[in-house]
Amino acid sequence: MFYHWAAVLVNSVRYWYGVLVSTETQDHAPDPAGPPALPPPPWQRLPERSSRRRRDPISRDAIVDAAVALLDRDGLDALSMRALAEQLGTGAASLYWHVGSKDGLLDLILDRLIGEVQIPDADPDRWQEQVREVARRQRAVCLRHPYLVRISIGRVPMGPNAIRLSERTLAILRAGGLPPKMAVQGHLLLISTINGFTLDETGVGDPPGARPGDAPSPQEAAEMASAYLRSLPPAHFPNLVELAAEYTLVDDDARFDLLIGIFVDGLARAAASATAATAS
Amino acid sequence: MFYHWAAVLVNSVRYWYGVLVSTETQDHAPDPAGPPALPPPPWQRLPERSSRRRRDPISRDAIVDAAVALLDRDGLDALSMRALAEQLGTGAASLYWHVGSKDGLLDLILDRLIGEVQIPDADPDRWQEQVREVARRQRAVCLRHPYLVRISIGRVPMGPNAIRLSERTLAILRAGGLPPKMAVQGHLLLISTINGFTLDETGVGDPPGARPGDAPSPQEAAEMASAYLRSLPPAHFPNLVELAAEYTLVDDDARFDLLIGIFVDGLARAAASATAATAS
DNA sequence: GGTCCATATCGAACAGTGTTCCGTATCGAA
DNA sequence: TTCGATACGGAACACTGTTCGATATGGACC
Repeated sequence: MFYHWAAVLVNSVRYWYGVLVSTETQDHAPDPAGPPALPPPPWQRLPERSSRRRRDPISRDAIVDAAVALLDRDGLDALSMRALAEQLGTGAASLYWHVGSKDGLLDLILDRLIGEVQIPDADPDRWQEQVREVARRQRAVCLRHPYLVRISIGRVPMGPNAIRLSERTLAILRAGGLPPKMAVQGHLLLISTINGFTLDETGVGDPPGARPGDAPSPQEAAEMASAYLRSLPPAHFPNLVELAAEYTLVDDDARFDLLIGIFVDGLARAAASATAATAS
Repeated sequence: MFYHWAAVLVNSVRYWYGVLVSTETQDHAPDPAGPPALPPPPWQRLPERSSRRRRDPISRDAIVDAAVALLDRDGLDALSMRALAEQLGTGAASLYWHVGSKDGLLDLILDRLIGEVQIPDADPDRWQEQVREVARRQRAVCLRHPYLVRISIGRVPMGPNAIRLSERTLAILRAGGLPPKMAVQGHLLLISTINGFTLDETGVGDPPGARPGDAPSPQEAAEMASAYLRSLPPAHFPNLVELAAEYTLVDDDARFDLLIGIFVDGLARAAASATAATAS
């Protein structure tokens, strides 16, 4: 989800030194009709486990399945190697043989979830609306798995699903006529913008001891904050006091639409002035 | 740093139930010439520790000082209660008397660092440039303390410094003529946009075992990623293959300027059309 | 069939974490 | 001097990710 490229640095190191055992060289026969098997990135070839296998061991896929189920049910803090192992009816140490480390597991989970984002085929006539649609879908997945954005922090997703998603998004931006650099940067910045917003939306986990019911509703909480702002000394905080009422409204869908509208509009104009500059 | 208001919920709960002992009722005499002492938010008055004190105990400020120093030096993972206590020449358990919990400590640290962001006085004639300036300064602080954005996740900063910063930023937006709702939302969305970007920049901590020198430079890392993208099957990934070169360039300052330019431009236009709609 | 070895499993232990308990100092006020 | 709130900190608890080493398991080769 996060595409800061200088960051590839650390991740590549992580792979090179074998902390992680990630997408191994197509353990399963690639679906002949489906999308092509991606070549493994050059920094991911450490384990190189031969395809010889036995019985039906707990597959890596099964581990990721169970992990996602556990995360969806109990949240990020509940995902410990021991809890996950118990879920699979095995021991914690066994998991390490398959995923190398918890970090490696999180990488796999991230790519799995990225795979849930569906991108429409590019249509040059409505590229701006399509970009907004991409943003909405990406946010929807982030909300369906509230821990997702937090997992993605510090990870550079180069898994098969991430690559496919990038390709399709890029196609839409290029169909819109964005020059190459603008398309790439637009994509990267769109992602970080979405993440900034959804991180805010989903960043708040329930505190450890919270029973359901003793927490104020989002409505009440916003009301409290608003009331506090209104109580500030107006001489020193005129704007906060005056605008306190605006802090009670919490329609996140509308806020997101506003943000993405601003972004896409600004991007289109930046692109237009960029092409105009090179054309002259 | 993160202002999702529904999130006040959890934080307020945290305070109400006393997990945290935060900014206590102006323990130190407020600087008479300086900014006024803020009234404590209603959900922060739990401990209500009387001002009677003895000797010169390790003050809460001193703890935050040491914590920030430790974080700046060794990074987020190095901040453990035991390590911090040792830094202060005391025991870990003692810290809990002052800050309630590690979470409470992080709240205090967050507000401390927010205090480093300086906001210029509002000038109606150049509000767009001023918003960009605010963004740049906020990012600068985030880069100076690379752990900052990660700390801010899930926290709703309502400390004195955060309030002051909001007031001044809001002043700039209102000076620009933004209608009330637009000013508030513009501020909130600006923050999440900045955070999304800087989280990307700073989200990658060095992996535990990394000695300096065995990690490829950002340049090399980007090169690796670009080379990988170029090696993909062009039939299925035409855009990634064609644009692979664009992924090598990593001038984060320029990327940030582009993002903020897009945002401010889009915001100005959204505001203009909003006022036009209400005026008609 | 017997041997071999990579594949796979997992109990036990290690070092580390945040946090709580409880006993004990220390001092200001009565 | 007494008393009690303030402040401190050693020890323990439950938990974490991870490693080690012993032990199965089963396919390939002789």
